[in-house]
Amino acid sequence: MGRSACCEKVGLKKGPWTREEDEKLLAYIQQHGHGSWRALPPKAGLQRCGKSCRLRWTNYLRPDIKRGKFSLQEEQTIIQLHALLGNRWSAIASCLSKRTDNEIKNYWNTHLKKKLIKIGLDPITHKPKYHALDCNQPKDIANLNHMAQWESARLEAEARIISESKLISDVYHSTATPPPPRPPLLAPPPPPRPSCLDVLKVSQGAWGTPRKGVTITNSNGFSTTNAALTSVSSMLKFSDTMLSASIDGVIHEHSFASDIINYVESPGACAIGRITSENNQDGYQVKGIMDNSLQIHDMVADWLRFPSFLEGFTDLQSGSVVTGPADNAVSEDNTNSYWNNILLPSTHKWIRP
DNA sequence: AAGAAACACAACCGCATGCCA
DNA sequence: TTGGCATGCGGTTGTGTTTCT
Repeated sequence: MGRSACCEKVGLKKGPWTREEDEKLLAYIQQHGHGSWRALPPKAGLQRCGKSCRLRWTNYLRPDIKRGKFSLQEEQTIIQLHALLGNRWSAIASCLSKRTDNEIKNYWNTHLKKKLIKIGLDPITHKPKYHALDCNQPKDIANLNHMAQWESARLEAEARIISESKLISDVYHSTATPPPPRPPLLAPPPPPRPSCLDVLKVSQGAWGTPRKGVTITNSNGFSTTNAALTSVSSMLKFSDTMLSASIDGVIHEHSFASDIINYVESPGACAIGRITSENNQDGYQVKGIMDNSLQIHDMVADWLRFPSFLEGFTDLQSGSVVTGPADNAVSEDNTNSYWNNILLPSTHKWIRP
């Protein structure tokens, strides 16, 4: 696969953008849309490569991006999501409306990483430094191995889920419902759930009360623009789809938490039961998929063995109130509270029961 | 006041991936 | 199926600004 040659052309300007260039780019996109980025620069009268224009637009000029200082809540969200997702900046950005992945990445590297280091946490593992570095302890090695295996399985399964969920959806629509025209849904579909918050429902449903000091409200405050967010959300979306798809073509509202617990307690059984019943001729196909997906069951079961891993993400709920230090005026108590709210669950309770 | 060091962030680089002819 | 193109993404670099000595 050849690389784009646009950046290798000679005579194109590089480096910081001038005000005039910004205005040209902005004016052109407002009038025509960006279209093909590669074709844009000459049309807009810019001596830049298309890639540079795209970057300037997506990271700076786009009208729907928020600039300026990160709020306390945004900081907390980034830290929590980073603990879950690692350096997947675009996935993290999709949960922070109006922030670009580049901005979040920079903020992490210049501020948050240092904050974690300063309080003795490893910015990669989000665990106390000695956990990450002192691998002489058999228990530590076991934990790290377990995490590595878990992550490996998760990534592998994620790839499969994405393709399989599509297949299941196709099977469902081609067999469980009559041919077109599609019957109308008897009940309106539930409002789209912010994908990044799927994991929260599990933690709330499975372990009931939110953590002390955290006020849970609703989850409407996050951007839902990026549907393909994360492995976690894609996995849960898959499960949600499976469990919500009833053979009679009616979309039922389910308690997501109880569904996923049912799924864990009886891997595949509930979904397969529903789909293969009623003489679904493609049941064998679905069952095959589910057999293939038993790994998912293991993963979710792992989550349930590590409830503390998920507990920490309750703070992601929009409107959740987490007391934190005011900038430049940080009392020690508030600092402790701030970090406890963010970090305690995943740093102090990770050890396998 | 001047130079050095540290910091912050915009921009670049190059690989990965999806789409399409 | 293959190859070219466009775009997404994460790591890295460059440059302007601020703080320190």
